Amino acid sequence: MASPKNTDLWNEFKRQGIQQAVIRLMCREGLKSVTMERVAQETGIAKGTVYLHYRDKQELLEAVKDSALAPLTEKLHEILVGAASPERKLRALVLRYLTYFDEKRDLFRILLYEREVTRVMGERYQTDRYRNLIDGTARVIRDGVRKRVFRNVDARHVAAMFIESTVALMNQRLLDDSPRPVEDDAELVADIFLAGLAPVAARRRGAA
Amino acid sequence: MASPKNTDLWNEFKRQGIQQAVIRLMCREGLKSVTMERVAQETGIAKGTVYLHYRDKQELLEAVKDSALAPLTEKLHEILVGAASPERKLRALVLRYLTYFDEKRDLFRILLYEREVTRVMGERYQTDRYRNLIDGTARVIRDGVRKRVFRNVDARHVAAMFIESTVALMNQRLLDDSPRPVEDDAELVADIFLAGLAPVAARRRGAA
DNA sequence: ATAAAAACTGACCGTTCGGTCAGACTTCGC
DNA sequence: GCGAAGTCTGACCGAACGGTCAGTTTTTAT
Repeated sequence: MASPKNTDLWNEFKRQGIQQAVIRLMCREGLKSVTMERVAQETGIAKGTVYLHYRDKQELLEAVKDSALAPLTEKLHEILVGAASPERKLRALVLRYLTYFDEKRDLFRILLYEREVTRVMGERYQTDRYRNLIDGTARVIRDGVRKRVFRNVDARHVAAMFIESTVALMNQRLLDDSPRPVEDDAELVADIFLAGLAPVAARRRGAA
Repeated sequence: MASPKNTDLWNEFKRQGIQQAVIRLMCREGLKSVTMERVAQETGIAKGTVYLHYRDKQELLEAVKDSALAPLTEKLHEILVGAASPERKLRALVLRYLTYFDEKRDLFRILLYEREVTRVMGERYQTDRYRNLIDGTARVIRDGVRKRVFRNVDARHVAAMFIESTVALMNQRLLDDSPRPVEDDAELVADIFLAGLAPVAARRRGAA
């Protein structure tokens, strides 16, 4: 073959192939079917070859999780540190989250099992990513409290509730294979929480 | 020995001993350490004896999960079908949930992994219990909507959000080993959702 | 006391799976 | 064309685990 081999690019290409195989396997047959043998088979290479690219199973799974979550994490971070108002940030956050899910339904099936995946490989890994998301959301809420657009609440706790509510809707969408527009679900979460966070003064003034 | 053996009671006692051993193991070393050998060792009997009481590992784990969840499930059901107003039911639900968690912290560590445990044993098992909880909560919300104390929302979706928010706070309590009174956390969830569910009319009238 | 019945034991088996490595195969430089 | 360097292979290994059962111990009935 005349095409270049041996390059970092080519190597990355092969790594991608393996990762895609892992994702396909996970989506099609669940985590239990992701054995190194099956991964190799799905990729179309021998088991030993997988070990030329990843030290062990844990490293492979972490790589898969990282590439799968990277785009979402990045987008969410952009939203959280942006210049919009706290209300708009929360609305944007949940919408992005659910939209990403709809775009990559198969991918997200893995993420729903993330806690399990995480526990299979080296524990507290996911905690960092999750904690960052909670922390970022909490900062937005705290900002809203400071600006008097939210009433005074424990930001971290509400942030956790907000994220988990979003995940809950994502879950519902997946299980029910719901044809509901993403926007509706995103609006539901945002409406509940923004109304729930509205300061008493605003509630007295009345809603739009 | 003069004490009675062979009785159903005595058998139940032995089964309890095995289940307690499973819970101790889970709490102390995580799900991965729950092998039949370790369970037997922890109970103080031989592996084969465990199989005199449970057909296989799956049956044992299901029994453990059932006994652990039964009291909570029962209490929550009482609340959900009771005569109180929808608002009070939701408040009572989240309070019971978090209180039960505080009472049996160790036990609940398992419940947090329930999804994983479930997946390890025969899949959709937990789905039923979870679905019942969601359905019950959704009925309460639907009732509130009918009585015009809640605004018109998708009851099932909000129910899922409500439960997951509760779980989120429970999680926070566990991770942070928070000394916060349970009542405060329960109130937070309830406040957010009740405010979020309040009909526009009520918001115009103003809050207490 | 004794024998039948019941309860218990733990060595053993089969399977699964992560990881290894000696050798086969491919590519590259000359 | 040829040998060296790099790449790939899959048979193999050891550990872990769920489950079994022939044999041992304990309990019960007489």
